[in-house]
Amino acid sequence: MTVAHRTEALTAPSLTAAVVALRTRGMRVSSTRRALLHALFRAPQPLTADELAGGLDLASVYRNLDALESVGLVRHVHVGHGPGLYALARRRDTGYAACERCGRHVALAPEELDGVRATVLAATGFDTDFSHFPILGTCPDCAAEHREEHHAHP
Amino acid sequence: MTVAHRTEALTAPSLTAAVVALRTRGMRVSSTRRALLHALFRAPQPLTADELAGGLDLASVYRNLDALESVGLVRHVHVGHGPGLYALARRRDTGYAACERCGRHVALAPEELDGVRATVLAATGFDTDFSHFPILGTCPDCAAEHREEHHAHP
DNA sequence: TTTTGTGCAAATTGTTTGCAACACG
DNA sequence: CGTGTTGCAAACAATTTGCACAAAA
Repeated sequence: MTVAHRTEALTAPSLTAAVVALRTRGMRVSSTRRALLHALFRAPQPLTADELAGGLDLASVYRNLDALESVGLVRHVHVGHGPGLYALARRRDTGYAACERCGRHVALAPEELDGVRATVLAATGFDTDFSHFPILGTCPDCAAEHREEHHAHP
Repeated sequence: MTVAHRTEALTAPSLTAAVVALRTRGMRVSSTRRALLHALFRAPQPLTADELAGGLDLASVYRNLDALESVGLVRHVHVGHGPGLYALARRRDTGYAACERCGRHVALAPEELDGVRATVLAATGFDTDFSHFPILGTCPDCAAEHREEHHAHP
């Protein structure tokens, strides 16, 4: 019953493909951009600008993440108070759920989100948008741990 | 089909009641606290610390909003990038929906949120928590405006 | 009169901007 | 070469913290 595997659904297949996408749009392929994409492609979870920097200047990192996002290669998400988290934009994922206990992010496919959207629409009249801010809560694993804690210490 | 009226559902009936609540818990009723509660009681929508300050020191404002929140009289919510928004905690409201276009906040009753929670749980396995971060989206009024814009300029 | 709360100043964190040097195409 | 990109320094906004002084109880 783990959910982590959903994170694997890819779309932008490779660094090379991403580089091609940049060139196509007339954007330069600088060392910083390559480094960021490289880091993003190996990251199993969204990362902060700081984590992505790895020695690079933070200003440059932010500027480039912006640029990459404007082209649709990257997406960023805000979890609670903390810094923004950046990840590759993968076509099938239109949003995230994030666990407030372990910090794990789970990308959500449109079908999964559509049900939620419909429910919220019915309940509140709001047309929801989870693209920039993940649904926050407790993931199944942490919920299980939480229940165990209760058993151990009633 | 307006939703704004939902915001009116009160619980902490009056400033005086809130003051009593403070005294009960052994907390002092300082001028700052009284001012904040006063401002919060007349606010139709959640406000930023800055908006609530009105001349008071921001450090004090934050400290007191924290204090009031720890006692359950106040609740705060983060909308996107912007500053935190503070409002009175009203018993029946367990969360908010916020409109990304007009900024309007709509308090949600437990029944409304429970349906959403159930849907998210089914779709993602996550046990959601909307208490600190509102559901973001477009309110019905703004959605209507948006549709009109499309008519005017197809 | 003893806490608890206050204003002020300064530190922190996350992010943005201005600018001269630099490198991709 | 020429424009987009870099690093660095400084500016920013939101929030937090340290401290001597003021004011509830």
